Amino acid sequence: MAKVKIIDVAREAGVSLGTVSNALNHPEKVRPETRRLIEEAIERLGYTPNHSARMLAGGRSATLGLVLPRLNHGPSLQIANGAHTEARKHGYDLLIANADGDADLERHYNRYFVGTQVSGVLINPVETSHWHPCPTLPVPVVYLGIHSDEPGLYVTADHKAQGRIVAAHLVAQGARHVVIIGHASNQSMHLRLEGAREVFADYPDIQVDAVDAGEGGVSGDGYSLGQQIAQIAADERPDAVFGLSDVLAAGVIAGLMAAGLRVPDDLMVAGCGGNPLAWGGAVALTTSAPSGYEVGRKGVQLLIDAIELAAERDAGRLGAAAGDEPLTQRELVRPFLLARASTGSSSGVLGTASQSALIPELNLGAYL
Amino acid sequence: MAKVKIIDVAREAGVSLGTVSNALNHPEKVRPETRRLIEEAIERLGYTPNHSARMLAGGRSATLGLVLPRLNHGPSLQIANGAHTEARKHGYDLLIANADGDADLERHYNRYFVGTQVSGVLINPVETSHWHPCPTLPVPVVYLGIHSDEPGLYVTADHKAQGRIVAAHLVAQGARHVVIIGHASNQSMHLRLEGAREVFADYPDIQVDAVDAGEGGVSGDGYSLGQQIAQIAADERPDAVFGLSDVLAAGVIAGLMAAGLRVPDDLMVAGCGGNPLAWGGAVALTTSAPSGYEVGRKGVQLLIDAIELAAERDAGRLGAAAGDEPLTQRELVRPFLLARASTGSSSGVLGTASQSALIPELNLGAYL
DNA sequence: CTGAAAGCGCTAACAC
DNA sequence: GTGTTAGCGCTTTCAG
Repeated sequence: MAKVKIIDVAREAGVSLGTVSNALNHPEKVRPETRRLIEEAIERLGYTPNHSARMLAGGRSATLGLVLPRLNHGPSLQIANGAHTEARKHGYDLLIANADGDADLERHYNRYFVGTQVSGVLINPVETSHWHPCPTLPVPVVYLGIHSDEPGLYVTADHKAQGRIVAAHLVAQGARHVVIIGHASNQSMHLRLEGAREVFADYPDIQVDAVDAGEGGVSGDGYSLGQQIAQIAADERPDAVFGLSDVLAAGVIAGLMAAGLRVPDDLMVAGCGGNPLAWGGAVALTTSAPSGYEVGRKGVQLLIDAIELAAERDAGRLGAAAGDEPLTQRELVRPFLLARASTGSSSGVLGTASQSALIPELNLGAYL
Repeated sequence: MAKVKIIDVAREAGVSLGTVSNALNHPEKVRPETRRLIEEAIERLGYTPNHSARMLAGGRSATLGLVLPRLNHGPSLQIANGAHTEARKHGYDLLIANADGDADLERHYNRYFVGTQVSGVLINPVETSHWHPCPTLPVPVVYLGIHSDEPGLYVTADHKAQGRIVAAHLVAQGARHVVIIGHASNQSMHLRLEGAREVFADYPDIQVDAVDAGEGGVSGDGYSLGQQIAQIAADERPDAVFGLSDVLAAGVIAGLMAAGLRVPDDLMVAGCGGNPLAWGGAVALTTSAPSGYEVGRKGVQLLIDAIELAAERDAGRLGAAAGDEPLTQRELVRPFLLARASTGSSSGVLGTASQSALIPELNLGAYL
């Protein structure tokens, strides 16, 4: 419990305070032997540098902050994993805060991070629809998953393109009557829908129905929708269901199968978003990927670039003290298609484990 | 980009530095009018208090650190959600770090948190089997999900009891031949198995086979196991499968159904662990709960108690400066049974959304 | 290479 | 109530 500080270490090692500090921050400036002495003292005393003091005195830390809108949401977790991987690769720490769906909490953690002297912040905003930029923070910030015209750094999954490639795939698989289900209020799903519509616009002979799973008497989850679809007489039934999210699509499959229909034999089903959480069902789900993981990675890349640029500019700040360029960049993460059994296009039915092994970069892990 | 500090605010508001500090930390000590002046100045300048300096000067912050072994693991996320909820309830912030399966990284983040002056740390260790305590940290620490004889604060799900209640349920439902599947190397599953065995020991006429899903030619995921079980002739086939994790059990259901068997009509299936991620299947899964969420909550409760106790002791430290009591407590989170359709015991088949609505305290959310 | 000294931005005593 | 002052633990000059 005793708070051992740098001077204690110095005394213990029989050197001076400054030497210990050097050994810690510029090891090359301390004789190896002395350094060993110091390391032993540190070990013996269980010294833990006080990060606050360090920051106060020294400058910024190699720590990134990530503010997530929630912790029980697939895409956010993918972002976190992607961001973490990339951050570690560059030697940065990543601290995650959960805004828990509360815009105020989000702001709170933002300020917190900035005040803690993190070198940069990633924000995946709670509010994606009518979003407005934060008051300019004194550290670089990257916004994840939102579209905006404001200057700044943004990384977003290209939802529209996701809708397009899945729709195009459905067309290629010979769909004649497609039901698209989703929640209109969700921005991602809305964009995916738009993308899909763009594609289907070129095929006027394909019947397309869009149903808002959150509307009217329609039960919101895929499972119920699947069961409802199964009720439809065979000759009027669609031959393809496009779930605007993977969870919705997976639910539809479960619902259809429970009602005795087979996927893809009686009906194709495709999802969207590359959400591994939804891949555990009986039929491998065709979907678009990647989403979150790549967004997280890209976000960290942009952030680190911005940080290092700022550092450089700081170093030679003599010249352009006032010429702070706004630094704007919009990155759209391009999707690719994961064509699998649920649209009859896979090489076969694989178990969950094998599925994820196929795309190691998604870092799916085992949601055990 | 300009770093505005407290003295700038003071100048802007036309008061002195100390007054601004007071307005921030002890609002009641500042005349409301002055306070308003200061708040406006803060707003105008976009002042963000420097947390590091604050900590250095003042003491500890109302922040808790949580070190997770990974971010793609159901139970860890449940812990995070539970911990976050409880922390916010008590006015604490929660910062999450991902050790990414690396014990060194875990230690690294530990030290980081301590150095950042968080008031307490929760650790869900990477290594649950041969675990050894950290060198005594200068802040309270709660260990999550491990069993240990060392002094300290521990919160763990009672896996053995989980195995017991599910097994007892299977017995009650009339099982005569049970196959238990799991990974022997996983401590949680191992304990659940032990619990199950305790129960079945009292029913010698029930045939019990335990298969290690990670062993030999046995394919590791539930789906394949389900298909293998479906191959067995009807008269030799078990009448119940007990998956030692929900994901395994959900996979088994999918595998069985894909092979044409019905659950629970042909075969009962039960899981273990209360993992909402596995609840999206066609059949509502009988399982034990709660697990992670409650562990997280309890952990934060213990931690905050310890923190406040330490604070009190600090306040009147005149007396017992040396008498630091070790402070040991082991909390076992007791499970309850979620009996549902997969063992033929539920009131009916519900969709995912409705399932989670039934147990709001688990804060399941929509893994959209 | 080493040791002394000057703050980093803020809080918590104190005096005013 | 308000303004002043002494550090919090550390990194960095800068002389030795």
